Amino acid sequence: MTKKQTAPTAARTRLTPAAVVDAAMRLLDEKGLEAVTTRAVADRLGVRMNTVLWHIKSKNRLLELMADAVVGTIGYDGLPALPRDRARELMRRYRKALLAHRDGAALVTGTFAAEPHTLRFADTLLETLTEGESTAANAAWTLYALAYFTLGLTQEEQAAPEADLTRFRAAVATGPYPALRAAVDALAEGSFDERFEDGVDRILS
Amino acid sequence: MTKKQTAPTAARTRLTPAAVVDAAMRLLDEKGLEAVTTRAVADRLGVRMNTVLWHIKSKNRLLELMADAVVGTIGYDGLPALPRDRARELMRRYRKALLAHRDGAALVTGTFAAEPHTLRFADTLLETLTEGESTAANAAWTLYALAYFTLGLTQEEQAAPEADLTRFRAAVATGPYPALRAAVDALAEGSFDERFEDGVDRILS
DNA sequence: CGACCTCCTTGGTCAATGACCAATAGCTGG
DNA sequence: CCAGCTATTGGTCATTGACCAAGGAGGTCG
Repeated sequence: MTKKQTAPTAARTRLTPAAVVDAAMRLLDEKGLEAVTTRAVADRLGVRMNTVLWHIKSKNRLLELMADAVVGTIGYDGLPALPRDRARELMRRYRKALLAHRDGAALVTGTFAAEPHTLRFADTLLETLTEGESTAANAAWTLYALAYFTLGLTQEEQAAPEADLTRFRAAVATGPYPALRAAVDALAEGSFDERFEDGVDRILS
Repeated sequence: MTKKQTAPTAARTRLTPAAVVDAAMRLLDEKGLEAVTTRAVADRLGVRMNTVLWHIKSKNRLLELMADAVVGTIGYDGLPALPRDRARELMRRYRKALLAHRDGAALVTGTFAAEPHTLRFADTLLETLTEGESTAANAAWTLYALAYFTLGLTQEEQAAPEADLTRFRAAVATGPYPALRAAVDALAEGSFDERFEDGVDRILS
């Protein structure tokens, strides 16, 4: 152990997969998921693209590691004892972790990360849900429903609103969509926290 | 009207956006969303890529039109009178439309289609939900929750299961994930219809 | 009938991206 | 000090979406 490998600044030393993921995360926060390209990550590390691609075998693999890193920021201290409250709190922390990074929800949605942090979160949540549900299958279903809902909602929250929203308003104004027209403001209303709590409550039976 | 424009076979006549979308949909069903590229669509139409890109201004636009075409297959006849039953039936038809095309859920998820068919479905569902909910905002929230859940679930259902699933099993077997290990079969169990009904029921309060 | 004008189509070109292969530098251990 | 693995680099490739200028087809109007 002659070299420190978690050097946060300039890494003139050997590169590690962790350092690559770290640089990719910073790039994500600054320029969004679209800008996370192997070449851009390499530039940021002062290294050639092939080096990046050597540590992580593929672009997809990098995205998986990044997604797991997002989920890895979730803490498990001070969780409520009551299963339902604990599940709700776990989902709040999950959502918070997604929101902590630009395009975080899109990143996690687009990857199938069978990685430690993700598995740990799923295990913890599933254990909690199993206490409150009748069967293991039911608990698993609830887990999925919570994940789908939260990822979808947060993804919308993090999506650039200007362009799409104005286009949506214009389109609604064009045709015969009475219900949409009446509710277009409620739809655009940005109270995502409320919507999140409401949805989670419903899914938790 | 000297030319028929919905020629299903060889179209030596002028091309239309509808014909382009049609060819793209067939390509989607045969080779999946990844294979839907402007050049591939052009080849299928016996035409150069620029022609395709001229009718639809961009690739994204094509995906939007395709997504709207998927939703356009939904029928609105014989819907139940009771709001809750009607909402459930609408979501069933939505899901059915997604399943009718390969990668249908992924296609619809990845696009923001402010197009006629999509708007009509949203309007119909929102109108139904407004009858059963207290406020317009609540109805809108329920709409989103239903959409997120259904899209997420169906996307998973349509994803290729072999590779990811075995990797998932292997990863779970590696670490300390007792709850996951106990429920891995329930998680992998393919009873998507049941899970769908269960989830929709919960979201509808 | 012919000039024109618009719609459609094509050829050619471009930058970006992910992936791969062969070759080299660098450290490490025998 | 040399063998061997690890890390890094250079070079190349196919694919993809996008753009620009130019040509043809078809109808319209003088």
